[in-house]
Amino acid sequence: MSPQDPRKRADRTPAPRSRKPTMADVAAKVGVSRALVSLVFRSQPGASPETRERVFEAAAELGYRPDMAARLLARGRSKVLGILFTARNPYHVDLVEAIYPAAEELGYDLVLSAAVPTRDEHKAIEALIGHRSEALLLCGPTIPDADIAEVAARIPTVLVGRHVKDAPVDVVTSYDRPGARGVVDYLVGLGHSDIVHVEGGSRPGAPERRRAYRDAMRSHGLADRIRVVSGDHTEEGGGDAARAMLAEDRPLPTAVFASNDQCAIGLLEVFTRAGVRVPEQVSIVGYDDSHIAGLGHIDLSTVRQDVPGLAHLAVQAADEQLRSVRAAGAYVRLESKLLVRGTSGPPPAAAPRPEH
Amino acid sequence: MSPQDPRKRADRTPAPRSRKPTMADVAAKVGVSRALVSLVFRSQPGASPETRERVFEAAAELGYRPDMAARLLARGRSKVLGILFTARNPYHVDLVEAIYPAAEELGYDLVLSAAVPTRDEHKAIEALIGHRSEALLLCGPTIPDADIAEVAARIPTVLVGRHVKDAPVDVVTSYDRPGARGVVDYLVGLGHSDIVHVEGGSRPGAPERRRAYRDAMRSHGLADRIRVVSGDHTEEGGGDAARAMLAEDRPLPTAVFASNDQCAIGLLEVFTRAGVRVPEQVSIVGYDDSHIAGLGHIDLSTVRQDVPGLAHLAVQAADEQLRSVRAAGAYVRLESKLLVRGTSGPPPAAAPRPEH
DNA sequence: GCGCGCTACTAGAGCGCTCTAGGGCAGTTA
DNA sequence: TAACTGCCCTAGAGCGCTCTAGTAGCGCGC
Repeated sequence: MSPQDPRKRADRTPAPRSRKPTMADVAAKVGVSRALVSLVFRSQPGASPETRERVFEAAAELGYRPDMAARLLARGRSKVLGILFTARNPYHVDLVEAIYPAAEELGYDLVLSAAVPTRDEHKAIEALIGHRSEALLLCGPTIPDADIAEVAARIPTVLVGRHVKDAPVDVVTSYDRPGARGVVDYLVGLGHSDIVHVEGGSRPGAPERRRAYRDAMRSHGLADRIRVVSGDHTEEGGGDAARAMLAEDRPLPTAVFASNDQCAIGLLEVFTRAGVRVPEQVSIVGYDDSHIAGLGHIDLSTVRQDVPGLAHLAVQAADEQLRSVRAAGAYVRLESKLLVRGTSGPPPAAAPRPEH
Repeated sequence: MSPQDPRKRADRTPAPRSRKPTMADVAAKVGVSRALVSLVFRSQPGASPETRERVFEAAAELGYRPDMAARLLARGRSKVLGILFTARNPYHVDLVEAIYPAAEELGYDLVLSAAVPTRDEHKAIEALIGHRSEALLLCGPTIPDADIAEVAARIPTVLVGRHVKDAPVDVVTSYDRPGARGVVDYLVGLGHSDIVHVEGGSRPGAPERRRAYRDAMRSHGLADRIRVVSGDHTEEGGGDAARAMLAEDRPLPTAVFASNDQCAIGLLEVFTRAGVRVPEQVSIVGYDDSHIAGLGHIDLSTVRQDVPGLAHLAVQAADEQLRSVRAAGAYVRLESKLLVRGTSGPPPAAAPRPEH
């Protein structure tokens, strides 16, 4: 240990470790009441500029910081939003990143709780509620509808990127169908007709994307070319799908539309390592535009969801529920749009597009 | 909104929204004192089994959950550990996942704070302290040593995967040198002599790995083959390094040792997309064994850090500081070991290993 | 001189919990 | 019978803040 350890708490005895300064200490030092200090720290009107100055000075000197727990307790409103997300999902991470500034704007503080393998979403949600979140933002949760309804019965809840039936929640999501449709339109426009969709099972958004793919193929007269390969919203899911396609004896499709970016990256990885050139032989398009998609070496064509928009709306929805501006049940959808990057191009032997 | 919305709070008026049940409600319902209910909920001795039973029943009926803020405030100890991590770093995510169970074991609750582009580490740390963390676990923070010392002066701090000078913190980290050394030994054993290191600048662990690479090369008599390419602990850093190597007119090395997994993956991606076969032409080895390294389609040879071990020790270190078992300043290092997977093998034309 | 409104401030009651002192009330033991 | 155990339980004082109600002091017009 370094000799000049400035902590007083280091001295043997467990109990008398130097107390953190409180508002009362600051008040005493300045010679005013606690209430005044409180005002100053909440930047409420009612204190003279000089007093403000002196309060801040004293606080800095003492190393005082307001205690959230006490503040939460005293205040009716805690102004804390609880966020559930999956740590391993880069799209969720993007969302969380976007929620921070959105929350700050409306004066909310954030508490994160990660759903990880050893700690399921139920536990994570309990933790959030226990930490006095006023409302919950659930990023693409995978628990059943009924459980969501139960949570929502206890606490205002906003679902991001997931739908749910008959639960008093707000839903903020991207409008997946036009996005997915746009992908097919784009690929067909380039001359592709052999377009496979690697689906994401029942993951949030996956069914809509799958349906939109089917509809779009049909409306281009490519009903008989529809082909859905099972996958998942993970790199592994994409990799498995790619391996499955490589193992078949029929030729590879000229284009693959994956249900999300991670899946697309799995495909990309397996294809390129098997010697398949992207996009020369196979075009790959993902979905989400999570930050990894944009990285130089991946450069994935994908559908951009308006993440800051989603984040902003989600926080706003929570705020509105909390202020009882309206009852829960709002349903907001944001447009998403195709982002063409390096993994897509015309099919290898640009065959004439089949007429219909 | 669904018609059967069970929330009472939904009715117009902002204020009178159905109060969350408190401990007093439970006590009243059972006909005992609040203190007794408190005992029961903390599973302290002093209540008869029947009473316990009745308390739990009443609580379940009312939907009562203990309020953390109040509990924190009332209790001297908050039993909350604050964790700072970088949301985008998969290794950090692995660490966080491992810390959850480790913390639970010692009875600690966790509060996460993510460092994201719009919210630097200072802010994240303030948030953690504000939320009454008793101690901080900082995962590979990038703020300067002096700032860490300042934080540590205010609150017991454990650094994970990063070193620091002259600050009263505990440090829990992997012993990077033998791990990095092992990589070079392994590659040389396979017959490689043209081994490049893509470094991670001043990122946590990077200098040690770089130094170990140099030392190991030297001890194998390959001092003149030492070559360090600048990179970063990100996919982009690796990709850039790969592009730089491809652009040179000298031949590619037969093996690349990257400073972390993300960097290795960037290399892998750019190489394979440029038609370079891995591991036939170039072997790639990463560092960290973050979960992405193990994914089937990546299958990266790497150095495994004992993440659960690190997590456990970090929580334990925090606990010891808090209980004043000892002063801060402990320094724990865990062995890490090479994990051979699919991205490494013998060099293309297995040249006889140079003697020395 | 009075009331008026304004600003700058204070007193004191909570918020929902925990924790320290006890208070009864058995069942021993002296 | 008194004193001493335990065991189960309660009263009530905080924890550090916020918030409502109110006060003191000032300048203002009539």
